[in-house]
Amino acid sequence: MRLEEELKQDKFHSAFQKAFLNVLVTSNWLESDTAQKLKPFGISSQQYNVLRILKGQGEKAISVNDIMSRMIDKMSNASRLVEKLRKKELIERVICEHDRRQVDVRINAKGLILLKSVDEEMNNIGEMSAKITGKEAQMLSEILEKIRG
Amino acid sequence: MRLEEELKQDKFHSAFQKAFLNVLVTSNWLESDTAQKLKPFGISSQQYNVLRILKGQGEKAISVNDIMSRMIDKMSNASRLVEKLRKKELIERVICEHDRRQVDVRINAKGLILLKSVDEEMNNIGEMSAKITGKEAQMLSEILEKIRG
DNA sequence: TATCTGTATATGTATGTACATTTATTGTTT
DNA sequence: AAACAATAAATGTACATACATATACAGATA
Repeated sequence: MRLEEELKQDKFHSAFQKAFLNVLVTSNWLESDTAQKLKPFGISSQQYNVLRILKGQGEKAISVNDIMSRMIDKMSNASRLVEKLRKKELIERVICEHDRRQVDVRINAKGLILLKSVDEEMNNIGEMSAKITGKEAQMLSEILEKIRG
Repeated sequence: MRLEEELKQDKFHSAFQKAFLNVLVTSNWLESDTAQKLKPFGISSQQYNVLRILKGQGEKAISVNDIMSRMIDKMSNASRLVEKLRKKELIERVICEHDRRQVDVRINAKGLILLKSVDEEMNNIGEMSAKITGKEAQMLSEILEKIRG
């Protein structure tokens, strides 16, 4: 959808301003689509992000700090997210032996099962590949990475 | 900055997934940069967005609903944002004569002055144009608009 | 060993957000 | 005109987030 319609504004100061706003609008758009799909499963998109990070580590438990550094939104409070996932019994926490400040976290069987059923519904990638080409996806990443410097 | 470093993940399932994550990460990045710059002025980025929309309308007062339809994040609560800006005396509210359900909102002199000094600091566009070309900005918008369908 | 500095995580608090519901008013139908 | 649905905005609520601070422990230094 064109940004002009999305924001009911018929012109922008420059291609740069339009691109800037387009990034924010698209991100919100993707985020709320994801949140919508996650709703029936009772987890937020940040919690989903944490579960996927943990799945990526397989059997290996990782610290709250490690989770944070891998999260999309660095500012969200990893320790509170972990606590919520623990209450839902999707992950396990182990006090680390060689450093008792540290808490190691690992996804459990219930978490993996949930993640599997979520991923069946999710399919963001499939939807995206129906709309843009692989080359465009690559170009998109390149430009965005330039912006972050 | 490359997404691989940003998320400490050495590969992604596809160019589509990488692009997807890049959109979210870049949006967060831009958002927190903006929030940082707004902090000294005591307004949030949503409040800034509302002020700019109102400035775009000039003398004309517009309804809370109109504001909402022009906002980047449609889900944020326009009526509460308006109330906060009113408390800071940056805008004025007028009960609409021909429809007494409706509340018309207009930016005032103090709001315009604040916006002017914010915009001097902000310069997102300038920073962006130092990093990507106009053609790239245009391409970025095009691809993002394709994604939103 | 006592103290100091740094690090990992947790918590308090204020604010923001999502979403459902409520209130006030309008326009429409009978 | 009475009853109804539709709309504009406000509000209640549960939850999320940003940021500062606290707690607990580790490692280094005197």
